[in-house]
Amino acid sequence: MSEHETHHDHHDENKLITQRRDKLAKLREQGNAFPNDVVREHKAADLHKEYGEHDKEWFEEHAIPVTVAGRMMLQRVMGKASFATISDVSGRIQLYTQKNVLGDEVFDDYCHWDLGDIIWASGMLFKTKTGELSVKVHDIRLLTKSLRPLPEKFHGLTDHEQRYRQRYIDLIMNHDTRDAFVMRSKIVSYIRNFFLQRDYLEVETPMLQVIPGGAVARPFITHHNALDLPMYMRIAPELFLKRLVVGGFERVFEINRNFRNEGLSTRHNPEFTMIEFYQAYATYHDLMDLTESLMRGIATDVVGSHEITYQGETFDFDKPFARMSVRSSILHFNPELSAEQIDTLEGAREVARKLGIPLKDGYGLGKVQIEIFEKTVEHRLLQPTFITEYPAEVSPLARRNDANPFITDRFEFFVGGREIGNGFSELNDAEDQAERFMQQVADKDAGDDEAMHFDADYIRALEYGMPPTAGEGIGIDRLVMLFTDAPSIRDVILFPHMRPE
RNA sequence: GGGCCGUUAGCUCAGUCGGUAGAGCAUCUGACUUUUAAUUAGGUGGUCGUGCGUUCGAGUCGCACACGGCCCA
Repeated sequence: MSEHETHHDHHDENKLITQRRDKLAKLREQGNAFPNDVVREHKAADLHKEYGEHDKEWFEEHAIPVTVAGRMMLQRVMGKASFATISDVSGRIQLYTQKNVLGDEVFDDYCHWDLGDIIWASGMLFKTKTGELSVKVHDIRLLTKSLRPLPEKFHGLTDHEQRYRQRYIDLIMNHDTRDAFVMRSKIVSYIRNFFLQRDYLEVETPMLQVIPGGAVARPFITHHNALDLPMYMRIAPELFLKRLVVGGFERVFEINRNFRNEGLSTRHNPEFTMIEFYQAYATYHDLMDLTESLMRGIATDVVGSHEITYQGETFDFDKPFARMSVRSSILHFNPELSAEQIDTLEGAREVARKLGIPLKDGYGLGKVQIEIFEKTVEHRLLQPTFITEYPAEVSPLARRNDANPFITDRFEFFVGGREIGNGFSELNDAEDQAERFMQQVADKDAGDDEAMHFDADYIRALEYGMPPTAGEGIGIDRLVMLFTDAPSIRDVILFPHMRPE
């Protein structure tokens, strides 16, 4: 075999594919094997919706001509007649073909078409004697030959790996998969409209950044050839969105991808979708209220119920969401602990040690408290809950609390034991922000490769003055998981990252 | 990163104590003009994830690796 042919070397092919290739070769001989000169006028679901209620006799009195097209999923040939089921974007519809109507040649060709072929048919609507709306076909054409056999018609495709790697097969075979991604699209649309209606401006900020900022995470590193410059895939849009608030866009939001160079799991994909939104002249309290109505709206208006079930647990979005501080939540879920134990560095370190949490030398009280919180509280926050008053030590971009400088005016939002959102009153004191960046740089120099860079232009922007502002980020993938009852993030991302085959 | 489980026909799955590789669907050849995973008769189809080892003999036992799933960190 020549080099030219190696790229379509059919090494993974079997007899079934060879047979289909032979059929395609015959089609090529007969003319255009990939015709596109058809008009598809009707979708399956529309026909069921409009005509599904009429009885058999009604169709005998009313001639309803239709043209349909789709992928042939089932075919039952009974000598001189046949039923086939085709699937289009909306659903399925049954075709009834007869040899004496189509003619011997067309009918015999049709009988040798394969499951998976894309076909077109025109004919009259009718109901079978079992009452199924069907098309009595007078003209039928093969539009696209399918060369690869579909999974078995009854069990479908169940292998997770193949479903993720070859999502197109998953979508062909599994209607639930299709539904989940339709739901995802509706949720995103709802969120977009929610903010547009509240006078937010939708914007797009750089995904390629010279200084990756706005989150504590390891970035992907890339390179710009013409500038001969190292660049980073963004880990968050935050610092750019706040520059826009400085610029006078008082309400902005962005729904798009972030990239974090971390492992893959049922809850982590290296690229994931977030919405971040910023509102001037608001505080984190306003955003908690906003988040609460957004979540309630998605549940009732998109999913259709204020109660949703996730992996067997029921969450109620109708009741007011619980709100409690990091500190009080630790004490609430660990009644054996005293305030003294978690309010001093020595006491908290001892608690962490007993819990088996590995601590680094540089950890201050705030960081240790968060470790204790994550270990003992987070997974128990099942009903929608806001946790507030995060330590400043773990909140390098949040505004310090006026009364207690140890904490910030920040919250995280939890459902089902998982963090869904993170918001705070923004730090708009340029000098405080510069100092916190310096601390992050010191952490980075000490070996913390997740610590932030110093973003001098962001400081410069704050020096022009940012109005008091509150901002929040919500992980869209995790949110969709919740509302589609998906156990893995891979079930809500069309093409999740996998190790190469 | 650790533990457990999985990988057999295009798909869904069996495979006993280590002794010739199985079923259903799909596909091919027939029968069949209202089926519903159509029915029905017959046939084709395998690098048992990869490699090494033990053995007269490995889908099966051992080791390593790859990919995946679940749980844990």
